[in-house]
Order: sequence, then C-alpha cells, then structure tokens
Amino acid sequence: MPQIVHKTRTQVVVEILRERILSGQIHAGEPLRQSSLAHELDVSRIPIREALLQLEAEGLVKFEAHKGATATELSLTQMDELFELRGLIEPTLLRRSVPNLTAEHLATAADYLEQLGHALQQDNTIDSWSELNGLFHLSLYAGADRPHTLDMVRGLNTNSDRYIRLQLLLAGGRPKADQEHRQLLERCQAGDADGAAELLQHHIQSAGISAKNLIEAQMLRSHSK
Amino acid sequence: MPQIVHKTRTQVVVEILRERILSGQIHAGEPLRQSSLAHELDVSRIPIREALLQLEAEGLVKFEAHKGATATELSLTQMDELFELRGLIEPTLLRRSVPNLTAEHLATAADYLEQLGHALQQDNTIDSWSELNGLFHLSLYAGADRPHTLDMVRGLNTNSDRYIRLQLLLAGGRPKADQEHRQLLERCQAGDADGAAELLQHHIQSAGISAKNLIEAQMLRSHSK
DNA sequence: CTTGTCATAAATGGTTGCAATATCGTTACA
DNA sequence: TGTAACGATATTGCAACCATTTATGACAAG
Repeated sequence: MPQIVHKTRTQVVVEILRERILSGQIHAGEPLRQSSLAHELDVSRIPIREALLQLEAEGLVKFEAHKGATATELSLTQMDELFELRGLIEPTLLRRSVPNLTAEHLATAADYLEQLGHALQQDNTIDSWSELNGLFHLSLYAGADRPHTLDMVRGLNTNSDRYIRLQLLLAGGRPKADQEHRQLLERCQAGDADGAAELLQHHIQSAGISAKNLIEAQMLRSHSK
Repeated sequence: MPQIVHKTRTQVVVEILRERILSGQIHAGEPLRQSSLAHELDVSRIPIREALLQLEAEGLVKFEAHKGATATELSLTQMDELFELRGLIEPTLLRRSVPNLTAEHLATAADYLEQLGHALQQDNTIDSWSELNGLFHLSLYAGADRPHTLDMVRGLNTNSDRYIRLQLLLAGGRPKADQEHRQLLERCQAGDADGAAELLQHHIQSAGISAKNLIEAQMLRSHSK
C-alpha cells in the first residue's frame, strides 16, 4: 500500500529534467529557458525555477542570475575530480559498513546485482542499469550509518552517471564491472572490510579511467571533423 | 573598480538567513515561516522560498513540502560524520596543493593567519574569526586545482561552522588552533606535503573532538535542569 | 472519557502579470 | 573601417493573488 504521496510540481519537474540531462537528451552546455520549459511541461515558471535551483545544487545545471540556466558540462579535469572523490570516500564508507552489514542488507545487494545481470539483456538497458548500479553500490554502504555522507555519494554518482551511461552506450555493456561487482559482494559477505575497500577503490578508479578515455576519444572525433 | 554587482533578492535573503542560522540567532529546530520572513525582510514569499531551497541544499535547513522549513540541528553522530569527511578530504586536497603553492598563495594564507591573530582581541570576534578560519584553510588548497572539491569542503565547513562558533563563544578563543595553524603554514612553506597533511588531519580531528565534547556538555546541562 | 468526523484556519504551493536586467543589432562618429 | 553609444527585444526576477494541503479544534457518538 504505497500511501499516495502528493508530489509537488517542482519535484516532478526536477525528476524530468534530471533524467533528460543524464540521458543526454539535454546535452551539456545547452541553455534551459524557463518559458519554453514551462510551456512544454505545462506548469508555470516558478516550479521550473525552483527545479533548476535544485538541479544546480546537484551540480547538473549552472544557474546565473539574469542570464539563465545551462546544463553543466564536465571537463576532463572535473571528471578526474569526481572519481577521485568517489575513490576517496566510498572505500572509507564501505570499510565502516562491512562489519555492520546484516544478512538482509547483503540479500538486497545480491538482488540488485542479479537485476543488473538481467538489465544487460533488456530494452531500456542503459537507464535501468545505471540506476541499479547506483543502488547496488549504495546498498553496500547501508551498514555505515552515515546518512549525510551517503547523500554526498549519491550526488557524486548522479554527476558521473552521464558518463557512465555514455560508456554503456558506446562500449555496449560492462562485463568487467559485473565481474568486479561479484567479487566485491563476495568480500562483503566474507566480512573482509579491507579487501572489499581495496577492490572498490580499484573498481572506481578503473571506471573513472575508462570513462575518461571514452570522453577523450569522443573529443578527438568531434574535433577532427 | 569592483564592477557593481546586482544581487538578487534571493541571494540577499540567503545570506541573511545563513548568517542568522550560523550565528545561532535562529536556533536549531526553529521553524522558518515564509510569510513572517517575507514581511520582516520586506520581500515577497518567492525569494524566501528560493532562499530556503538553497539553504536546504547547503544542509542548513530542512524543507518539507506543505509543512514548512526548519533550521536543521546536527546530532552528535552527524557531527562525527562531518568531521570525518573533512578529515578525509582536506588532507588529500592539501597534499595535492602543497607542491603547486606559489609564493603569492602562501602570502595570502599568511595574511589570513595574521588577521586571525588580531581577530581574537576584537569585538565581533566570533563571526570574523570563523570566516577567516575558513578562508585560511581554503587558501591552502588553492594549488590543488580542484574547484568542485573545494566547493564541497566549503559546504562542510559551513555546516560545522555553527559548532565552531559555539566553541569559540564558550571556550573563549582557541590558542591551540592558532598554534596548529602556524605549524601548518610552516610545513606548507617548507613544501612538506605529507607532514602538512598529517598535521591538518590531527587539527581537524581535534577540532571535531573538542566540538563534540562541548555539545555533549551542553546536552548534559540542559538535561539536568 | 475516549474517539472519530467534519469544519475551519493557517501555512505552503502555484499562476499570472509586471518590472528589472542582459543581449544583440543598429547607428553615429572618430 | 572599426568602435562606442544606444535602443529594441528577449529573458529572467519579483510581487500580488488564488488553489491546495495540512493542522487544529469543536462536537457528537460509542
């Protein structure tokens, strides 16, 4: 019984715009006009504005007074920054979490992992894979009891998501990540916090590197034509 | 020629409210009514709402749909979280920054440090000390070239600021921090990144511990009466 | 006396319209 | 020909008003 919840229009708009930016439907640097969005989504401009403000806090748009909002584009160095932060924070979280993980926690993590496997062969692959990937990672941090930090990690993930999706799109699935995920879960189940943390760090680092390579290739291609 | 800058009302309101929360003028848990704030600050409710949204992103208020906004209160465990994150991120930033610090960077850092010394003997001690403290720390990270991370650290600092100020108020100055600051700057000047990073970690950790002790004492006192 | 329902009040969420600001093309002038 | 001032236009910022939701309290039934 999902207890009907009244979403405000602002929240709805936030979700729509976030999805559009992450999916690449709105691409980086593109200006987001309040009026046109308002007209298109059939709401007034106030919810649009507030949505844009929230998205700015998430780092997905840049909001300049009297100039309008634009979808942010992450430069290569900014990607470095993102993955460096994740590589710093997430293993620490995991290390704290592992000793406190209950069987239930591990079960949901395993569930996500299985769904991840299925997601690769389905239709709307990319979006669901990306979401499940985030959920899997976060579920492993449930034992850390660090809600604020978790929010922060969620934010970092959201930001790197665009490039993860791009990576999925161009590289066609990620068997390597899947393998690493399984090993990671194994370590967690075994209660090996340090081993798990180390694996995770490699995992994040390699994801960062391959995302970066992809972007570089992309940039070269677009420059050469 | 400072190129007159037009602040929007929203920005003005954000600054006023942030200062009120950090200074304790608005204390934790206190509800923030849009109407009364709008009347008091002589603006409509729209800028107030947008300001509250921004402050929510900073973690200073909690904004619940249809229920209103309240100033957040940080529990002890949340403080732990905050200082743990700072202790994780800031030393890493510093280590990356030190090798790239120019003489100019170091000069401004030294300048802030001197101002910090003066601030202790003046009137509006707490507010300016707190601000200068943040500026000093941030100035040392200028060489890291990590703008996004810097923003994040700024946010963490803002959140811990309330308790730093409380600490200053009750403990009356912080000669210990001053000493540590000097040593820190020394290490940076000497180009000793690892030493500086280690010092910084201790510095943050001890600040966290003493803040925590203070809060605990505070809670005991209020419970006992 | 407790409890559930309904009406009323208060606060927030959202729409429309107007004012302020930036952008860009045009024109005048060096 | 280049540049600087200027004005039209588009876009954002803000205020006043209306709609919706939540909280409060009275009142009646058990």
